[in-house]
Amino acid sequence: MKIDIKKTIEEKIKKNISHFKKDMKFDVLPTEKEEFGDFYTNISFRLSDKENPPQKIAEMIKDKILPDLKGVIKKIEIKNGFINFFIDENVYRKHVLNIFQNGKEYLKEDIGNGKKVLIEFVSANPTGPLTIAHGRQAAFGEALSRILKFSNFKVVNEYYINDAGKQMELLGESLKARYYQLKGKAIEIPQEGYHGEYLVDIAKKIQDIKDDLEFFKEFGYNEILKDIKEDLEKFGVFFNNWVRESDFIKNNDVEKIVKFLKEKGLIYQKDGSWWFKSSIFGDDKDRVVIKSDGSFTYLATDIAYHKYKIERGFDIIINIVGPDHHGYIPRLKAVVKSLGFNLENFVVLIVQLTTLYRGKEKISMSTRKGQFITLKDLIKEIGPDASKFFFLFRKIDSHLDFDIEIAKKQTTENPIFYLQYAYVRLKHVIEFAKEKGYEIEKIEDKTEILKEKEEIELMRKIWVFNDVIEGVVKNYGVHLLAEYLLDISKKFHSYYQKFRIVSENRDLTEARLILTKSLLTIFETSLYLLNISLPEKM
RNA sequence: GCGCCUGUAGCUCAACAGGAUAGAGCAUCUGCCUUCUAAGCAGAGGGUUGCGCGUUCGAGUCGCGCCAGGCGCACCA
Repeated sequence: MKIDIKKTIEEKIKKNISHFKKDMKFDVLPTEKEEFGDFYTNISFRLSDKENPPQKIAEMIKDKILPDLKGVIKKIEIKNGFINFFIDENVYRKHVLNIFQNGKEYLKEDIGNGKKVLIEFVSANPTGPLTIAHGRQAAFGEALSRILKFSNFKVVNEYYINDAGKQMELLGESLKARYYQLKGKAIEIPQEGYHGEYLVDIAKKIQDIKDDLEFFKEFGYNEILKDIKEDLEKFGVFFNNWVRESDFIKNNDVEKIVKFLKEKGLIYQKDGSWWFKSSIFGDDKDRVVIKSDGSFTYLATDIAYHKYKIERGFDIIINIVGPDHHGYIPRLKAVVKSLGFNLENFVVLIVQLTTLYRGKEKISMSTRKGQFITLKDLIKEIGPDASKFFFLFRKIDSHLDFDIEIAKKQTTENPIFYLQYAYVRLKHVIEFAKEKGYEIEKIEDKTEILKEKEEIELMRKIWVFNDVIEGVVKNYGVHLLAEYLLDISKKFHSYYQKFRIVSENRDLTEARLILTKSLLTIFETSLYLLNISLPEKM
């Protein structure tokens, strides 16, 4: 594993300023600009007062810690009160060589320490096909899951199937109506029901009918769930568990937990129904769990479900939801808290909606009328990889504008082609070198030859990979990795244009092949984590 | 009315626990192909970070108040 420069600097500073103050808080962060070196610290601002301006303190600290950082830090400069650290390039060279020799495994870093994480995502009702909103959630959830696993978390992907309650009744009734419409009978779909064309297709498949609602419900459920699973598989998204809401009712789990909460005084009767005291756990008001007709609300089954989540001993529970569920979050947090789970480890991530465009034209979506572009349509039109990349390279909080025309274009307007081109070039260089007789595996350390500014910069970018991963894990910001990949693509394109990798100079070529191969490892690893595959040739 | 998200270059978006001169891509303009893929590269222009006040050494980032857009406020799931 690579050395942690940040931590090293932090430790040396702490050691040398202990006489100042105890528990001093300060940052050691990567810089944005070359002239400021690779890392900087703001400690001088923290320690400064009227007699001792930041500049003066910085000078004092600099002289003390420089000898301690030999071999890691080349020089220290002070500017505007900041202390800037310039990393010894040999640190980069060694790192690149390690990646070259050990591949992907060397990039792994233990952030999770084996902690168990449950990610619940998509969880679309089995009443219709997956939408692009689900697509964004699916792409995000899968990538997050992969990155967490890569960072030594133990991750379970879970899909919660809402197959109980009124929505399923409506599905059954809607399908029944469609079926009889096909037989020439004028039966109306309930107004609240599902009017999408997909139910016609499903109705056509019905052969041996039993004329009760249960049959239509079950038939519709099975067909739609099958369809959802197919879509997700095509999209490259996989779940370890499929949990059915109805099971919690069938197994009396809901009944049991409701009884338990009643006994604890957390569920009480009022106005003919039973209410959960969510307000004492931070919700705005209390919520109904048993309706006046005696049936459970969705919240009731969700309590049972979250109890099931907690019982399985996860350290972190992540729920990925759409913005239409955000009003529900305080309720859910109240549930989790009432079950004794630490809210700090219960994370709800809201993935904002995506607006589709064809050029300037906005594609309006109405799920009610069944006029929407489904995830299936999108995958069919632009492919799973382009779709995923577009979903992933913006942070989830932003409302995403997704132009189908751009995603289809084979020009630089389309970021995924830019990426693809860099990837293909990397591969091609390696192939070309092999044709010229270079045995890549046998190349020995020649990284000291890498001295060009662009080479140092590329090595620095490679070095930063782990920081990016750390950022993703800390902030659940998968887009950071996608951006990183675009950034490193740009650096490589530029380098490739300016310098020849495979040249007459054998040593130089080998040194550059080490760099190229390491870059390829970075690419392959990142693409795997984002769950995107790219063609080998263009 | 209340709550969540968003507002940054002409367009789409970055900016990790508040750090230095706010960055990319597209679009526009100017250059670069006998050598590993020009689907590329180099360079230029483009900004009062929606508005106002505050917190502090320092604010796109934090707080308060406005303005605008999206979404949500069920005994639906």
